[in-house]
Amino acid sequence: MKVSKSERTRRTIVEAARKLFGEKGFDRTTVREIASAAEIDPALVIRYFGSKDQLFAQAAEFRLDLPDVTNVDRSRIGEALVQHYLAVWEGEAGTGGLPILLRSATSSETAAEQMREIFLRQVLPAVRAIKGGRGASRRAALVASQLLGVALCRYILKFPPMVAMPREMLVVEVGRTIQRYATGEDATEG
Amino acid sequence: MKVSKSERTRRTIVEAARKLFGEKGFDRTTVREIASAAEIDPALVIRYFGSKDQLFAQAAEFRLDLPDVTNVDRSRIGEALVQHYLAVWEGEAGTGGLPILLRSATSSETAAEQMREIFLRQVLPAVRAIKGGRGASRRAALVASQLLGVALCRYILKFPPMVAMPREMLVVEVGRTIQRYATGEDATEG
DNA sequence: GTCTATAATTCGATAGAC
DNA sequence: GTCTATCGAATTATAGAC
Repeated sequence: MKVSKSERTRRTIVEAARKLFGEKGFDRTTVREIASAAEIDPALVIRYFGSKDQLFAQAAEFRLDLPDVTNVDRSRIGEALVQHYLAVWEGEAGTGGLPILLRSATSSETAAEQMREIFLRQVLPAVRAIKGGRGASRRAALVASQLLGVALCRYILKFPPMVAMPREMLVVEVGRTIQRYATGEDATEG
Repeated sequence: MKVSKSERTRRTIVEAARKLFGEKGFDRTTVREIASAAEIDPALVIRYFGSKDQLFAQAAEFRLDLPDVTNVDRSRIGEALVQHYLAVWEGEAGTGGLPILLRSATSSETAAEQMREIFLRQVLPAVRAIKGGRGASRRAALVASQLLGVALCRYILKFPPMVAMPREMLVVEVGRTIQRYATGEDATEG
């Protein structure tokens, strides 16, 4: 077989860790729970990953995989971005990197640092590609604030109206905000 | 004297708890630390408040104290709201209720429930007062998502451009977003 | 009212048998 | 490569002296 047994065990551990870190955050997730969920011995978790922190770093690692916005209507870039993120977040069903990081970044400085990295390396360049200039970093920060705010209210805090809101409505409403932040201009419906 | 010694001790404990919960979240703050900061014995914390959870519930309690928007220009309601929140958040210097809740609500279900309560009892009625109708709860959720997103990026995650952004710029930029969400119409500069 | 001492758990991590 | 057994430290919470 192509993957060794130990490699399969590693993946099982990371999978269980993703699920639990994403549900309860770093602090409330124990190595013992992860091991139990993966149906292996707790000692193996440490043996494979060195420490709980290093396991978290691997479990929380993810790429934003920004959509290619060079081919979409310039007046619909905002909608395209929101559409993309919602699809990613809702597709990953709690196992994705963002919920994991978001749940832990409010109390873990290393997780917060990981989020700043993502902002700097992935969000900022994307916004800069849409429209460069001196205000790009500020516009990127505004974009991030709105997108993370939606993720927070919809997936973590679960505000009922935000959970119930259809995806298409979010795409339109939040899309206009993102459009204005990213391009620096208003999205006048056309 | 009007306040008993025990009452002063209680207040000292809550004050220290506010500071620490706001800085590190619920899980990473220990009763021992709180007691040490308050310069009293750890056992007293439990004696006065029963448990760490009950102490947190008291420390995180806060009112949004919404501004009276009945007297401001209808076209500047968004700006007024952002101005108000920024002033409150930045004035409280980490001792306010929102940073405390925000830091803990991502991993504590009871803290998340407390945030939903605040949304339901304070944000929703405020938005409804600006413009009622069937979509009020959705508009309130959008307002909350943007405001919480800003708080998250500026005070918790500390995205550099968001931290560096002058308050007045946030008031204008985010104000237009809030204006649109709250009133359902665009804020055309006049 | 305040403190000392400690109970009772639980945690991450390690050592070593198999 | 996997498990048993356990270490050492830290936690909340309690009991009881002063």
